[in-house]
Amino acid sequence: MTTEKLPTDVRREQIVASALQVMGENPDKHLHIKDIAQRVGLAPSALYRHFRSRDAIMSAILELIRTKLYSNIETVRQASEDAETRLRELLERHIRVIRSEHGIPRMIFSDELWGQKQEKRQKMFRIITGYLAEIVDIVREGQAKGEIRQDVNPMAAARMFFGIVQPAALLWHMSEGRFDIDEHLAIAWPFFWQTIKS
Amino acid sequence: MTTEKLPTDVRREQIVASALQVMGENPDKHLHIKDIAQRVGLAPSALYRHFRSRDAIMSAILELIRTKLYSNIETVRQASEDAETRLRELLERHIRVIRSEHGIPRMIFSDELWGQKQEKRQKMFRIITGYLAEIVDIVREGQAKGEIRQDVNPMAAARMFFGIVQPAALLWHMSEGRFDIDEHLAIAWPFFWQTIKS
DNA sequence: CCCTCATGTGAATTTAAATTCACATTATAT
DNA sequence: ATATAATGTGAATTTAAATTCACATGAGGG
Repeated sequence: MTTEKLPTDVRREQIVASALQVMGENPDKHLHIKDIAQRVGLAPSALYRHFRSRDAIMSAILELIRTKLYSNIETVRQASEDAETRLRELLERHIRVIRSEHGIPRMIFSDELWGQKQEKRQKMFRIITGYLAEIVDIVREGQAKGEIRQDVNPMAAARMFFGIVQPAALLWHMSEGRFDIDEHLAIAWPFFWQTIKS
Repeated sequence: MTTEKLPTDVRREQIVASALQVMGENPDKHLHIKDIAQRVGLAPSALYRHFRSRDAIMSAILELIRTKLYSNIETVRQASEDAETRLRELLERHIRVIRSEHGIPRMIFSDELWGQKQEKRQKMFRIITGYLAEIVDIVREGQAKGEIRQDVNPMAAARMFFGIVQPAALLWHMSEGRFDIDEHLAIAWPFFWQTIKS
């Protein structure tokens, strides 16, 4: 076998991205080193040149997920000024991410996260609370501009927003894609927006 | 060691209940046969007299969870007639179950559910959609009695309700109990009820 | 051009848990 | 009271995957 040699920083990225993909493609399998290696095109043992352990790869996946989620926030912030469009866009993008990157919900509902020592749960908790904080900011800005009712508790709104996305992800993932997530959005979004708009 | 011999139906219940407990007490450990056996007071091999496999135990746990959740619905239905009280009670009971039976969220976010063959996901999907259907009924009855706005889509309301509970469970579980679930309810419930009440 | 270190490999090694099995015991049906 | 079927046990057995290791190779700095 003639496998090209590549520098560690490149390999690390490949490995993490592949791991996330593999995870998404095998909804019913534990994530094995062998499978990641195969996807990258390396021998299993080679991965250990770039990560101390399987666990370290899992942590890196969490980082990748954080990046993907937060980039959505930045994008919608820049794409428009008004809260309605921002939130609506964020919702759509979030769903799109979950739909295309099967690996993300898979990771959120996995033993990698729940079945191991605290560390990863904490990491994910911070990712989510940080994400919520960003939504709170968007709501606040919307209130400042008079687009959202003043008597709405921004945290309540943010959590409610999250409450649209998360159960949808759960049901969609659980039903293997049969759950109609678009219909869900079509019903839930207007309901949500009617409730908080000025 | 002198261990009492008990009939299979009794043992099965013991085993499943113990499994759920053990699962809740070790948030960071895979559920091992050895640990279940220890809790019941049997040798690991004895469990195989009552269940074909570890997997069968997992399925039985799902059944137990279904029972616990659905009994709440029955209770609140009988405890009161008006939709507000029913839904509010259901919310509180649901949270109480999640809080006391750590094993339930642990199961929902576990590889037992997500990392194995379809069957269990489907089972859980059915449990949840069934639960949602019950909530839809409660909402409909509330509408019939004029307590809830006619223009509210019952399914939307039910999902929104679910959207209060589920993220709370996630965050609470993820934060190892640090997330203030009572505060969450105190904020989210009025918000929800204001939105749908007549 | 060569040296060396980073990268890659296949073959052990480690580990850990589920499951099976041959044998023991006791509950209960007759 | 006895037979037998159900229940319980500790000691194998199976399995399966992560990790390590001794050795190979090629990229890039000097």
